[in-house]
Amino acid sequence: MRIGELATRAGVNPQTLRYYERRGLLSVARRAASGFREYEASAARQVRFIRRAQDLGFTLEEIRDLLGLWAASKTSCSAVERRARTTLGRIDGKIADLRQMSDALSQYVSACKSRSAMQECPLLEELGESTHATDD
Amino acid sequence: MRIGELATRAGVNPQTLRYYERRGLLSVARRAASGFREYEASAARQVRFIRRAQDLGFTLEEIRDLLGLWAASKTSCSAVERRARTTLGRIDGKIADLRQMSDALSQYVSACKSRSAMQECPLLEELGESTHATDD
DNA sequence: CTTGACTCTATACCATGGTACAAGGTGTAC
DNA sequence: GTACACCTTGTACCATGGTATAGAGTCAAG
Repeated sequence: MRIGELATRAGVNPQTLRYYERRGLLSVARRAASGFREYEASAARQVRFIRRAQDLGFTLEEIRDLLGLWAASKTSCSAVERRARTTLGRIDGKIADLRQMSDALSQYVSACKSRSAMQECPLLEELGESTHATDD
Repeated sequence: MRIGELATRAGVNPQTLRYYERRGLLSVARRAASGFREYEASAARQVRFIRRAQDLGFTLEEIRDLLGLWAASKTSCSAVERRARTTLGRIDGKIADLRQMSDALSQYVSACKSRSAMQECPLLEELGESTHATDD
């Protein structure tokens, strides 16, 4: 599979794939005699993983590290585990924050619906005072 | 409170506050006779809300809308409710995605720990095939 | 053996979310 | 009344995550 087909399958621009390669998110592709990059079918899965992780608010650098976790599994397992745990902590913190936000917004929606003594939005009240100050 | 103090309290750069004002995330501040911006104590809460929402992967534009939901509560309630529900849907989708990611990573960690017949990382397997293809 | 679709590299450009700097005005403490 | 910290606007600059364009080569069909 050449870059255009991978791009189509993964739903991205070919330029983006070259960019990911440069940034270390995709391993340097095997080349045909012509110089064209050649990809396996599994590459599409990896690219979709990248897009999804981005969507969840991970930077390309973080995603590179996530992918690195997996690539490194052959080598030092305990170091990888530590990194995975850190990542896991950050993900769970994000979930907690989003959940708080979702709850507050739900409350807001029902408050809006019942619409009795409502004057102030609970959203800002609840979320303004951070619990998960994620400024690592 | 002037801009410097607000910046200190909210943990951001004064420039950033002016930037937020320009972008519509902070309402245009009242000015002293000198021309200096004057803020209430509540502004710090709002700024912290913005930072947190950013941290959760919302763009400034989305955050402006979130804040707008609340500001608009005085006016058309049902329109606001619709917007809130949409936002809620997106937040819940993100939570689901993060949860899936968290689960996969947990599994990976334990697989790494027990380390028996493990060869392939479950992370990519599980997350590569998107369920919440959030490509709106 | 040319045409058109594709690929290559390199470089430029774009949007987002800031940050920094310049040139000037303000406020207060001495 | 003059330092000095702070404020003002405006403009320039930065990083991230791409996208576009130029100029050249490749491949497959007719």
